[in-house]
Amino acid sequence: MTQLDLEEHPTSAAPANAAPANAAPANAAPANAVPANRVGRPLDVTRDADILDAALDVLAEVGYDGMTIDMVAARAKAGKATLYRRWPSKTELVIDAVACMKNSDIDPDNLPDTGTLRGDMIAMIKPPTIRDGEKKLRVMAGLISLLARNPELADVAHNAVIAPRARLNRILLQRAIDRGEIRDDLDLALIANISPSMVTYRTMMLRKPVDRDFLVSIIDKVILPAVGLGSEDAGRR
Amino acid sequence: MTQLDLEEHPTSAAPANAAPANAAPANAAPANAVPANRVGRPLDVTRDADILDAALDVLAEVGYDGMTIDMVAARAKAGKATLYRRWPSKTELVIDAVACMKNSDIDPDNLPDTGTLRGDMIAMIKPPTIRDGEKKLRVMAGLISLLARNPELADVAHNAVIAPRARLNRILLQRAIDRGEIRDDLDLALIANISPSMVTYRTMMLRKPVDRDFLVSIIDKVILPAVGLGSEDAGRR
DNA sequence: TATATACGGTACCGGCGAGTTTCGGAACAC
DNA sequence: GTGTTCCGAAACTCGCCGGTACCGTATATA
Repeated sequence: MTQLDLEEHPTSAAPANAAPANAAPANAAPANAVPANRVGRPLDVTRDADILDAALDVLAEVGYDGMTIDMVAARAKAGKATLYRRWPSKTELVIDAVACMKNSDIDPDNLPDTGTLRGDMIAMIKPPTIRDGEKKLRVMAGLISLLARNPELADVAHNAVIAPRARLNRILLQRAIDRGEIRDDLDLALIANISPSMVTYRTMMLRKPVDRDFLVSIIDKVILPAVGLGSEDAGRR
Repeated sequence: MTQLDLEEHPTSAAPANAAPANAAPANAAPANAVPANRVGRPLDVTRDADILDAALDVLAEVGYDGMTIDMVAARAKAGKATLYRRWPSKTELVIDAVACMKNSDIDPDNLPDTGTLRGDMIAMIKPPTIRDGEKKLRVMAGLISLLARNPELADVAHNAVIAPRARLNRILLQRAIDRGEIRDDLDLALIANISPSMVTYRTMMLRKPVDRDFLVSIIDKVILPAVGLGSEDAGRR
């Protein structure tokens, strides 16, 4: 119970900027102050997303230390100056790139509602979702050794990758509680992290692929028993 | 040069040697094969363990990319030449250091045997074991981004850190099956990875401490239900 | 048109770190 | 002893990469 709160309101942190435009630091005059009285060619805002996407690709492939600014620029078909006009350093670029990662296909307000916890969880297993998750995990893998020494990056990564997964599971679990399907005294913080934990471990440590069978096994053989739905033969797959 | 060194230093092939803090290498036969026809001062074998330990410390603190040879040499109070006389490159040194990681206090042949699965698992929760596990996880965290591109390192890390954890759990589970405490058609590969997965995730991703309460929660609220021992009130903690 | 800035591309600078060499001294084989 | 190799320490080479400056061109304001 006491540890719940850390994962309960993680949205309170900074990144409210949905637009890929630059963040607060260094740049004296971000989006609103400058362009009013600025002359000359304006920044091409369409380049931002290309650069951030390129940064995430490189990050996922070679990690933070293996990533060079030239790689990102080349992948985005941009000049290095174009990057440094937007972000003051490699670190800031990476922080922005991670912060702007999108859920890509999962909408927290429009989750499957099948009437049963198992149905909801199975319904969330979709190839695009799996692929999106693997990409994010590869990005996280490239950042892990930095998190300990860069609290800002750790915060951003948590809000963009870690927290959303547990949050979705919590919503499904809470619904099941509300409809009386499962008990109401469960350790939701623990149970909501079962699947993220085992998927992450399988990807990063065991280096084995995450497929549908594995995800179904987690649901039927671990999560459902943990919430008291396992003994009935429903989930014998 | 490389061939000679490979035969010379006691690496992964070395048997029970390479204890931390330079245990007596009395049985160290590694210097047997080569020095037959060698003249001059022999390699001081007691330096090897110091260097490997220093490498693991630095690795755990700053990760592979943050680690420099000078850091390791300084921590081991050795000269860089002393390192390069033993390992041809930074990568080889790290591979050897990881391969020589020891379980330090867990002996697979002498596990607790309390008569119940829960008792065995609870008995394995000991502060030294937790600390040892956290150190290994920090080392792993510093290597993750490399594993994808260095299969040899991935292999060594798997054998030294990943596999032993699951193996212990499997032994305990198999015992419980043999004595008829739990069913014999369980997915042991999945269940044996529950605890390693959740501990790893909590350490690396959530960046929260692993304490006794957390480990007990995993056992009582996740693992025991998964093996069919949850509904009885034994583990309600 | 005149001015100012962004664009992709490239050359350049400075620091850092892997790996090598050298040094005075010490430990072993012969 | 004598020669060879090891030791810790420090100086050195060399390539890589973050970051800057500059080019010719493109696109905006006035």
